[in-house]
Amino acid sequence: MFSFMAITRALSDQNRVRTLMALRDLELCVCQIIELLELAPSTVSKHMSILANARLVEGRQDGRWRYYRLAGDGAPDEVREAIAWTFRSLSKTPQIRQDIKRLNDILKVNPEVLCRAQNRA
Amino acid sequence: MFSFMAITRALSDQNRVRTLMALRDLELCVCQIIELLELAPSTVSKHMSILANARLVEGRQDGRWRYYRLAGDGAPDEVREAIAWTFRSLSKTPQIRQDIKRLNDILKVNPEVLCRAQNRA
DNA sequence: TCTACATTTCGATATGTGGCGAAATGGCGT
DNA sequence: ACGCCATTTCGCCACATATCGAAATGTAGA
Repeated sequence: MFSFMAITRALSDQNRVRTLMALRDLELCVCQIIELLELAPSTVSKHMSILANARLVEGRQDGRWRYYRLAGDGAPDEVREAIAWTFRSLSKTPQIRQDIKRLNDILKVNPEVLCRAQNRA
Repeated sequence: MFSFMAITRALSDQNRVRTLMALRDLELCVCQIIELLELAPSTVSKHMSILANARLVEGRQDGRWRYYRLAGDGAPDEVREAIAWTFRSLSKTPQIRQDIKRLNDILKVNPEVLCRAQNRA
């Protein structure tokens, strides 16, 4: 029950759900998620830790950057089903379509430049 | 997206999830849910309105009593999938097993007697 | 080892939420 | 019409949580 509640609580925030959806096809660096959500780095970091805690995403360190990706096949059934349900429910919504579109633009920018820009702001 | 978030927020409370699980096989009167959760009537009423708002349950008035049941086949896909996921994830957990057991005892008591007893407390 | 810098942790704040009791609502029997 | 009573609504309080900025952490390169 604990793990189930961790999942539902993780999914009960719109920004976390948007992040999950953005990770459908590829892994993302934290600074790219910051750019997508337009939130402070500390806020995004917290969101990611909540998603990771629920096992909905997995983190990977690559040098100074940390990448997050969707939970894989090794994840518990309840996690994989939650992700599948979320995608089936939201793939066609305006918000998510817009995010995917915006994400394409973000992906064109070199992550290094992206982070640099965030530090200045 | 709005309706999806309504569902995840509804599912992010343990007492609401327990209630949903209790409604698997039958409809329940509010006073029976009060008895199961051991919460104040006003609190349970709020919980039920949140579940109903997310369309996870449907209410039915029968005289002075109000019965709630799981959303039926007429419910949106995302709702039915949420319910299915919840049941697959939690049916075998200790908390839910215990609730079902306790519910059997509650069902033995006439609802009228149950409500009367709650008014005295 | 020192510096740069992406990310996380910490501390503070504002809003959201679960809980209760009291009062309001609404249906039924008299 | 009146009273009874199951449920809901309201007002309140305690606690959780989303958010930010500042400080800490840790990794890579010089």
